[in-house]
Amino acid sequence: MKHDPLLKHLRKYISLSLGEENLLLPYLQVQSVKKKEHILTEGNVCSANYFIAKGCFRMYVHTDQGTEQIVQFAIDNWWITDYNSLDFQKPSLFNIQAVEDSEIIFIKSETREELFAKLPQLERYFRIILQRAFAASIMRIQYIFNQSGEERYRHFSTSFPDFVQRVPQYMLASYLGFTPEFLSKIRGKKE
Amino acid sequence: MKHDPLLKHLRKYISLSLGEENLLLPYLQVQSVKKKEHILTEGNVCSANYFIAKGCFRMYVHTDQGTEQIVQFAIDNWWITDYNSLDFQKPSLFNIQAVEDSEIIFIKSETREELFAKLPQLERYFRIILQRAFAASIMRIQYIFNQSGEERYRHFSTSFPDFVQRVPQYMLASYLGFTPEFLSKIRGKKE
DNA sequence: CGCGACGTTGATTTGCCTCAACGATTGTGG
DNA sequence: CCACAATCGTTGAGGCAAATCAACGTCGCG
Repeated sequence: MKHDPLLKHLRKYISLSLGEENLLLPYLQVQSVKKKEHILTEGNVCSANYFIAKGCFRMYVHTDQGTEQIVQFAIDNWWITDYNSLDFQKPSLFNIQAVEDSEIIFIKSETREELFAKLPQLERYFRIILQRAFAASIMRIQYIFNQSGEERYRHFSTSFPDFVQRVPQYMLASYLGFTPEFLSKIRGKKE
Repeated sequence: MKHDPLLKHLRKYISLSLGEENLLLPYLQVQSVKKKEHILTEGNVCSANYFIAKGCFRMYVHTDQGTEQIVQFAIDNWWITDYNSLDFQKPSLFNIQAVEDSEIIFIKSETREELFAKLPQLERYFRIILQRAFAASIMRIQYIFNQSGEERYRHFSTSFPDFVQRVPQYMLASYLGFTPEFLSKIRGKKE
């Protein structure tokens, strides 16, 4: 079934009866997204919570200098959403684009509140997910400030060796906060 | 009443009956914290969700270079917690210290689950709070990468003019990711 | 096959750090 | 309540990590 990756993920954090799962299903939409397609572009309101069943996305901004700055990646079994835009229904600064051909499952913002009302356990699920996401972003800030570019790269690529294979180097450089040239020089060095 | 600041904050996001509020009260602990006192020190498990009724705290790490790096500030009506430590009950990397004499209200981790079970609306409250916190930290990462130190300082101090008065400059410099000397030079410049 | 996207390499520049020395302010014990 | 120490902020000289710019190699795809 198309929704299985999400249901499986939900079950790690909360338990839903069969009836409850059936109640959930009509609120879920499924979609295939081709590499380079956008599911959110800046200036538009983020209209859903996106769960990645399979694939990879990046969230980025256009900087004043005319470059693209990646602020987040998300892969299989992660959520990606601009909560600033979703919560307040205001235009997003960000773009969300598929890095690979992907499958997503999403909850539209119009039906989100209704769904939470019917299945309060989802509040709990998202609370837990968000605790982790928030903690991770605090850790990331800490690494940004305390490590050099090279240290950050080495730490990240030993922590996620499979992931670094999956995205082009210039995206990795952007996510880690330096230039593609600099990444190339690090890799050119010993080892 | 000692708990009022928290109740008032809760009411902005969820509505609780009088009965529900009374159910909540026994789970809340209140404490005064003197300037420079710690409510969490690295190596220990973060044992509560802390709400700041009044005052100011900083969360920081000791870096490899022997300096202190501030990763978060929190003032009146904000929560501060190391969720990595709280969730997994493992030792924290971080320290949380009062920057001013403060009043806090907290929920101990031992009773947190029990409280959520009794008042599921709190799951919703924290979900919303965490969405905002997560969105804010993504915005912060974006600023770190796209703006120079000077731009970051000017942006931050025009956004929070009252706050920059409240903390010593070396803490502000640490939070913004540069040295106190550099901040001093920025301020020494025109205007 | 040819073009555009991606990666590499080197020369030069720059934003910010480091170190050091010196005022100003705060707070504490005699 | 004053004196002195510690803490905090300022200023300048010199250095370094990473950016910028430019030129060139390579691969995948239409």
